Amino acid sequence: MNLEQVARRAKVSTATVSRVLNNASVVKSSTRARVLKAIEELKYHPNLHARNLAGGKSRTFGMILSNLENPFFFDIYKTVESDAHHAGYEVVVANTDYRPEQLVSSIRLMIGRRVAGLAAIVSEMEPALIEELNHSGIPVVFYDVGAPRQNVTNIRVNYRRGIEKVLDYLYSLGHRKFGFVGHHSLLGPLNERARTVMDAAARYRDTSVRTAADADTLEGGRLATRALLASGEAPTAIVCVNDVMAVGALRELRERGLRVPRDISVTGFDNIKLSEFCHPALTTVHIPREHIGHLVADTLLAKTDKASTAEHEMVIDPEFVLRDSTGPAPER
Amino acid sequence: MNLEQVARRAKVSTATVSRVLNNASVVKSSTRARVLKAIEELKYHPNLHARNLAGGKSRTFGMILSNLENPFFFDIYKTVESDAHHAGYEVVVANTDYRPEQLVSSIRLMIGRRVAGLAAIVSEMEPALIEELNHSGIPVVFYDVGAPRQNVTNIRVNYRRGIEKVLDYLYSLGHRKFGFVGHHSLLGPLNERARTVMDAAARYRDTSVRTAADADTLEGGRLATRALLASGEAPTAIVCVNDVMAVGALRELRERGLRVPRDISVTGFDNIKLSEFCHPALTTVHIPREHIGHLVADTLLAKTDKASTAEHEMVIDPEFVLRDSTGPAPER
DNA sequence: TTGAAAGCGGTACCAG
DNA sequence: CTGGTACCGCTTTCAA
Repeated sequence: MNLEQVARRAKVSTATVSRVLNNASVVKSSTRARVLKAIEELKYHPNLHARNLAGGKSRTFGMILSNLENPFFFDIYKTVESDAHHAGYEVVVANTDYRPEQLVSSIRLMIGRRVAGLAAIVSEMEPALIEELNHSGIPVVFYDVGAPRQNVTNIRVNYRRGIEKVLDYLYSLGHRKFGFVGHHSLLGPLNERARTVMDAAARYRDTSVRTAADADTLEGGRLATRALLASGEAPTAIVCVNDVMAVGALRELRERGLRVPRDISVTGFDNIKLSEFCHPALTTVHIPREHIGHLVADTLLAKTDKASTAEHEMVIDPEFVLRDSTGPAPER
Repeated sequence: MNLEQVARRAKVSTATVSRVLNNASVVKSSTRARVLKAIEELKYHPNLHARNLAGGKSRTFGMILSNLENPFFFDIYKTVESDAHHAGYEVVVANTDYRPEQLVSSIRLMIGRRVAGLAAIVSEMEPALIEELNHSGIPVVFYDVGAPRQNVTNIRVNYRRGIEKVLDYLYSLGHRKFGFVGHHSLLGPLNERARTVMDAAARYRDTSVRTAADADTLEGGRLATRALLASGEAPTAIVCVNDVMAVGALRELRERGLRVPRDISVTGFDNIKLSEFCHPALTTVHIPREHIGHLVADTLLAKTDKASTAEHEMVIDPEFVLRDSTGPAPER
């Protein structure tokens, strides 16, 4: 089913059919009606690949995320997609599961699709890709990955500040022995996030931090917490890399008969909806995901519409959110 | 950056470049090397639209879901995508948010993309689409929507049986006054799911059911529960359409000082991971999402590879899962 | 083993 | 207001 068949049935040229399809130029309403009728009868659907090829322009943005299952990423995605739709763009997503190879193939796929813009909300990174990417001429927005690069807009959250707020609060409550529950994003035993926590704790003389990592899921949070408790002296506070893992931690603690926050404190990060619905509600750090989503969408849309605005970096300072999962360090 | 430029640089024809790109026929290794080098140097990425157009075949499946944010849908998606990848296919997803218009435009989009197969895991439905769809010749798999249709494979869960198991158990515990928390999938005040619950309860003479509905989110579950408790006599058991909303219900009850299950029982549906991690862990009904995902993927792959197997219907009988959110009805 | 050329299904410019 | 037609970038015979 193609333009030509529709044209034949409506007794017009393919050019005219194309015109009514795109409301372009002025088509006499009687012929337009004929064409519309033919389209309807033939249940014709224009081939988008042909359209993209001929038109040269794409109305589709690509979006790559580390873990769509985690509401943190999903919320950003949702906002971007909504904004994009309002502007007449589609969004096609790809999930990397924190796997660098998957990132590579996803980016290649997006380039192959000649997307109008690409948002990479990922923790992992392959240096070689950067060059490949800005060589492709596709407007790109990165979130959270390392240093800002040339020709690429970078949005990031000051993770360090967020963690410091958490540790300062816990310290003021008397906590000295911390546990950190992270996930396997950067391969090393000590990824950047864990490093940040240790640095933040090191601002005080009398603290110690032990870390454990697992998958970025509820179950992963539970397992990491179990590992943390299995080895050596138990911490009085467990700082989690995000809310999802913190909820996993809560479960493990509950099963061991430990009361939160009486026996042990727990903190999350991101302030996803679930952090208010779990029990006890999580003390966490708010990352403005909708705001980030709008920023991403705006940037992509702007880069697409006009001459690329200066590609700068935007840093967001996260806010501390006090709820019920934290309390004074228990007496020793 | 296109085939021709690569061809020119490698001093071969575009046909040859195409051959090495697809490992097709035999290309002398020396020329293949030249081509590969040119591709590398130019950072060439084949235009997938052109490829699809010329080749006629697509290696992409479309997948449409009602609410990717709900792990129920996400888990199915994840399984399908994984299976598809292993078979060399891509998956492009679309979220409808239970909106019929969104379903329509998503399906049109998929047809426009000429996907190799389409999976619709949705609760909403537009009758007119069916015709449009199987007229398009695209292999389709539906999950959960109404009656089986011609030319379309249908996978479904016996929701009625699941609900009956829940109600039978609650009844045996002495519950007679039920509340049902559903979501706005079918517009009517009484959607099919609510109807099913009322039917199941009606098998007993002395029961009553009141219903409330809101969005399919944690917050929605909370609000629906609030509505349920605000009007009239409180039920002794709240049956939720799914686990996500049940977790929302738990929160509302907790805030009102109601103990679950001592003061009131709550049940979920789907058995998503979160149902084990919330407190109290939810009594629910297990829907084998991975199994469904494999079924969907297998069907699509089969329909694509060989002559379409007879399009039948598969019905899954869900299993009751007893946990801690249900108990005897309180004395009156 | 490699090249030339005819499409694939649209878009858009140029005439009429 | 409408038709003719040259591409868009790649695949795929058909010949050489």
